[in-house]
Amino acid sequence: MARKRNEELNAATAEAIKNAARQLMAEEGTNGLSIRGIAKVIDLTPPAIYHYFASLDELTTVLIAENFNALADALEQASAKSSAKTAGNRLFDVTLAYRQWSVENPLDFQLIYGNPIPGYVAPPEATVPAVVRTFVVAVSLMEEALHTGELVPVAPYSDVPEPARARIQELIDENGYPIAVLSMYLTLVLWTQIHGLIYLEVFNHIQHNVGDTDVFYRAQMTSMLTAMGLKTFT
Amino acid sequence: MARKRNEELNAATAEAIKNAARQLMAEEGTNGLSIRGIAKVIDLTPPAIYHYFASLDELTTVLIAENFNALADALEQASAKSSAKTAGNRLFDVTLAYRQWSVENPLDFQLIYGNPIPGYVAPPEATVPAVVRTFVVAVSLMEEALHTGELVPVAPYSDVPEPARARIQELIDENGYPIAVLSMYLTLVLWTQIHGLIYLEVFNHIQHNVGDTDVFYRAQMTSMLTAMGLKTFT
DNA sequence: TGTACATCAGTGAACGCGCGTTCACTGATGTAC
DNA sequence: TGTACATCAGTGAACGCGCGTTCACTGATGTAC
Repeated sequence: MARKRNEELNAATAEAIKNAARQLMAEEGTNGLSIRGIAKVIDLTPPAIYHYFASLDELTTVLIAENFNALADALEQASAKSSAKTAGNRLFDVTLAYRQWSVENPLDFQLIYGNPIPGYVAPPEATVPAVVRTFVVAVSLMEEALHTGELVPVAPYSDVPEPARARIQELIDENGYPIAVLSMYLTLVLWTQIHGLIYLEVFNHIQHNVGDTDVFYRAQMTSMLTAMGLKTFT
Repeated sequence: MARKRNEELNAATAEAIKNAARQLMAEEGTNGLSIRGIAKVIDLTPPAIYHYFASLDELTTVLIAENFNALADALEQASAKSSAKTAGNRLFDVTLAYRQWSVENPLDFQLIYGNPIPGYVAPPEATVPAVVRTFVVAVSLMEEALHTGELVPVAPYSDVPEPARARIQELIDENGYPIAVLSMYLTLVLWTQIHGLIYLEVFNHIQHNVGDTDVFYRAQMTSMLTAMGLKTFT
């Protein structure tokens, strides 16, 4: 019981450290992250942090993995929430959730997709599974829309150009994904458009040109999904 | 003559400082930029730098402005080089030049479009004119393609959604741009897709999925321009 | 219930480092007579 | 042509700062008898 209480306190402090880390990044950018800065925020001495994380790099890795998972959670929730709708409309909702999470947590987004902290490289084993989670949500809805005939591929998006086709086939084979090359290709293309809009918004380059970024984003998602051949679309 | 020689040496040193700055960023990321680091590279003492730039921020501002202009130069050259082609094909060439400059100068791209150096905000008067230059190249080709009937707007890209339409009209009126709202809208949409692909490539998130990024980029530009209604397209 | 012991979260001092910026200066070069 | 002076690019020392990380330690808490 006492031991358990200890573990709880321990976990609570680790949480406090991570929260302080996020707060620092929110205030000063991803490079504002520092052991000493965190210590100041939660009123501990810097060495105390080392009881919870072996180094600043390890802490960063943990934060990155958590961010990917938080994004994946948001997408899965969006998908589940609209489970009464058609796959295409659910996919649309998922793209909205992608942006929403990103602009609500701009520094978390920057940490995982923006320029890396100098000298730091995230270990793939800590991040890849979480990245895959985010991708799977969208791909499976795309696949479903394709299967049900809700999405009827339209040129120029009905053909997968080489060598992307070959590479995607390879990825599908390697990992045993139960999906068509076209589903993955269309999702990838959509994914690039999503990130263009989000990057530009998070780095503040688009607001000036389009007025309301939320509405603009919805319009672009609608346009692209329509151009790809999605029918019966809200 | 002697005075002139002095001025030349002076300008040469300023160039050396900027080159050292770019080299440092290339090696260690945009945050690797430092007065002391530059001094080390060109074998001067740190205070000597202050004869050429008033502060690190001023140097950064100069670099940003130069980068935007270098990008604009690259686009204008691409446009001029293919002046025998139709507007639509020239626009395609310009989009290729946009990516080419960005992936050849990834740190220069990151400096102007990536996450800001913490605590630094670029003064708009130093950057906006150069940004506009890059945009004008593409918009005017889009406008020409629309005028000649080479581009016949196709749904869903034939309508400009509100409030983007209102905002774009405002920008056109404020600045006296001699172009249609639709030209600017389509260019903006293309611009978001371009940046999605480039950001993901520069930050190393797309290579794994698509194989050859160059070919993939061309395919996406072709697809999007086609979806927008561009005809007779290489 | 009371005492001796073990655990371990957190401390405080120190390490070596790099940073932007300032200041008074030096010394080569060019200029004016 | 020769000398006195002005210019100014670059120096060297110093400022106060923040950083990650290490180390030997303390002292409260929980554990075992």
